Amino acid sequence: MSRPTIAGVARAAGVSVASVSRVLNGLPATEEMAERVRRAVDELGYVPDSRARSLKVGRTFQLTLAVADVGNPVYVTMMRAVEEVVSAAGYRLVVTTTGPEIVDEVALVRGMARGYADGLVISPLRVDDDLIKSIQECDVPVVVAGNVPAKAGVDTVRANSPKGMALAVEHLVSRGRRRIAFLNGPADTVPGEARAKGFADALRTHKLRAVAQVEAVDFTFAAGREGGRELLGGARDHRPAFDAVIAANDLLAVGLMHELVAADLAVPDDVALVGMDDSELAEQCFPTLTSVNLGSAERGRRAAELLLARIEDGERSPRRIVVHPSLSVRRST
Amino acid sequence: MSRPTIAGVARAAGVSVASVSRVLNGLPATEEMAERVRRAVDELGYVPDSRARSLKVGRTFQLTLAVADVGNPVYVTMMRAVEEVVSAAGYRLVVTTTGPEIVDEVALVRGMARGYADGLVISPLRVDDDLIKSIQECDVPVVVAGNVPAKAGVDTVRANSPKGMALAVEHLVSRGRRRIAFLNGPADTVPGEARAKGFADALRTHKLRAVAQVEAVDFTFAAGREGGRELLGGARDHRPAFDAVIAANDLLAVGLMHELVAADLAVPDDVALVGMDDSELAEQCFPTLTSVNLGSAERGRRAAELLLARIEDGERSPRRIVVHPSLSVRRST
DNA sequence: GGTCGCTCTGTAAACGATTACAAGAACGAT
DNA sequence: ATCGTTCTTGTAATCGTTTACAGAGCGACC
Repeated sequence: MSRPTIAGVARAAGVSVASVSRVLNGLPATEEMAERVRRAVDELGYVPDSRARSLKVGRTFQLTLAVADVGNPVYVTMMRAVEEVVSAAGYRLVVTTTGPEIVDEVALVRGMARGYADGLVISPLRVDDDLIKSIQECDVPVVVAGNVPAKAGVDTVRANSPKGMALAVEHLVSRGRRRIAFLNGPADTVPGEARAKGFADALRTHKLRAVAQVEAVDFTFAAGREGGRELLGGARDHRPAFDAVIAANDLLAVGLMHELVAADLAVPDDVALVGMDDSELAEQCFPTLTSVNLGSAERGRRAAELLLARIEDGERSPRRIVVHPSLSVRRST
Repeated sequence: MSRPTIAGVARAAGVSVASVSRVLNGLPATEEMAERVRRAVDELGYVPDSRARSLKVGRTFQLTLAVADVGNPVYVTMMRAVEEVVSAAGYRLVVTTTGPEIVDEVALVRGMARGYADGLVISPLRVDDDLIKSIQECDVPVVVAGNVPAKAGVDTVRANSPKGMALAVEHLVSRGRRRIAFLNGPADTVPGEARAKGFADALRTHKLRAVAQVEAVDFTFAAGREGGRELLGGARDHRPAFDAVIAANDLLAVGLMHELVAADLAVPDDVALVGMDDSELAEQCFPTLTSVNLGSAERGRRAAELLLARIEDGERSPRRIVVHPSLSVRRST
């Protein structure tokens, strides 16, 4: 009643286990042998046990993508891109979600060690020495979609947020906006920090001063609403001090948009709004959201390629890829 | 250089492999023994090989959730619920995406066979005999989040879409709408079929006639826009024949909403709009979307519980759970 | 005809863990 | 002191594959 093993197939076909294995793996065999094995396999409904197989050959043919929040549409984009590359290479992709705490990521990388998958793409919100150490010690290749110090010597693919910020500011300035506010995510995260710096730099090149800056507790929609309320807080009854806002990602932007509408401010007439990530949400919301495309799809693709290349050759020197941003202009500006 | 095995730890600690295994699995041992093993483990950074372990014990402690489209926010809700239950039970959840073709699902279930995971929750868009057969033959428990004939004898958790449709229609009627259109997804899918039937029934109980009905090619945002254009097609220059639309899911609803706005129709004043799934998107879009809550979170939770129960006891008779819908009223009606 | 070489198949040893079983140590009771 | 009981530890079998190695069969060539 229980699952047939290769031994059962061998018995049914009247051949040895080695022959069964060979036929199944496409190694040379006589046509008659192949036929007998195939028949027995069909008859018993035999499916090889992938655990035993990968224990022996040392590979699982699975790759893992670890993201912090499946609810964030930017990860959907990335996931699709990664999926495409890895499945073309004959791997199966499994996605796991780490949650917002960095300890989860460290635990994931540690536990990842040989057995669950042949490689890992991880997109951590926060990076600390523990995480880097666990990546370096991990005996299956890891590529980080995010920013990690060069001296860590790990493969990375990251976005150029400062450049992205520059695009956003430039665009708003060209639309005649000068009083630009910023709704960031948590500043103790890698993207949060990068975007804060990028924003400051971009303002400087345009000789502008920040009129308002708020740090949301999270990169989520709810945090965007809350941050929006805070941003508008001082301006309950009069026009706000800003005529444009840049949000650190699309979810925050959309949350903010709701608060703007609730405060009777028209987008883009009263306040222009730029998001970041250019996720599916940017075209789903209303008005459609101008958003900085940080290349999530390309980052996913490149990360997957990097991972495959390193699985192929573990000795190659670590690559650090930066993908360049572009701006998707929509109705919110 | 390579990963230490249990034998290495045993050697380093000067004990036998059996003792190492026992300490690691919390079986009784003297304090001194435990201490030596722990030290050696720390020193070598030993992590057990999960393949070998699960080959021996016959369990992987992984469960799989298979969904058709990661971009659909309803799956995000479901995924979160499943994750919560299975991780509380000590399993790790992996998510794989099947794509819109049913062959992918059959292949997934077939290949799932013992080795990748201890169980599977699958939410198939289409169900045919092949799929049912593969589920029955699968030697790891499978629970279907969706509708499957009772005689198939598989555990299922499904939504009550007819009831959900009734709620939607009732609500619209109570808002004074009588000319209700329907934007369905593909009618050859399980949810598409159920919703079409539910819609027809609900209209009948209210003695209404369908004024327009369109079938989108997909359950996606893009298909929603396209379907929306089709729905409005006949009404290019004059008021449309309907004063309300029910969409078969939130993505379709939001796509449609964009077309309504593009056609200068106000939501809800000119056209009221009801979505289904009550996903995160329903509160993210603008105006916020009234949506039928088909209990995705609860379905996910129940499905996960069913799966765990069946893993526990493979002989229990198959359960068929139906979760009841409710309506989340928002600004679009 | 004998030997070489080639191809095909089977036997058995891994892979790295768990665990049944046996052996040894410690200890108390008689 | 001996025996039995209990507790701890080690040896070795096992899970289901792959694959190195060796043996068998057979044709070809000298």
